[in-house]
Amino acid sequence: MAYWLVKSEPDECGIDDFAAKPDDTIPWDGVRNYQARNFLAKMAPGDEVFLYHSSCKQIGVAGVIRVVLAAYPDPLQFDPDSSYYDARSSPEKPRWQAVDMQFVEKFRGVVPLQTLKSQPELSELPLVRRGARLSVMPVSDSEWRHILSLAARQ
DNA sequence: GCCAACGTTGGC
DNA sequence: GCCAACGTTGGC
Repeated sequence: MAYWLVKSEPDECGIDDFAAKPDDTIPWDGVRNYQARNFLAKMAPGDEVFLYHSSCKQIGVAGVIRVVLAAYPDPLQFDPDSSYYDARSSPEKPRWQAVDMQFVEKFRGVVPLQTLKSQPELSELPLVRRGARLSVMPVSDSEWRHILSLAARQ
């Protein structure tokens, strides 16, 4: 089993959206960055994922979700009405992938970005590197445990 | 709202 | 294949 971190604006899809329907799966779609897509494609059912809230009041890791369905072609890339439409994509040659996620846990408090940045144990995490824009990234076992322990102190 | 950092595009 | 211009991300 592998660990990951994904970014989202909570206005779009945050931990509360998952918590509101814990038995449902929610498509993680709209990823339009090649490096992020390549990580998405490597996700397997059962993998656990930190959900990071960006561009909001409480920036940081808000909880845990889980991969339920491995990567499949993102339907939005074929939808001309979607802002995620990609004319260069076709069903025969899809360019973008999505996965399905499900709620696991909402932390009592968000683990703030500032806290994450202050941890020497997390210095390799792309999230805390300057100007990092990657929205899907792998998390090592030790980084996973460390962030979980920070969450437990919230 | 600002703006630095970054990824992508497209002319050459 | 280089690189300037452009658009976007995302913290502040």
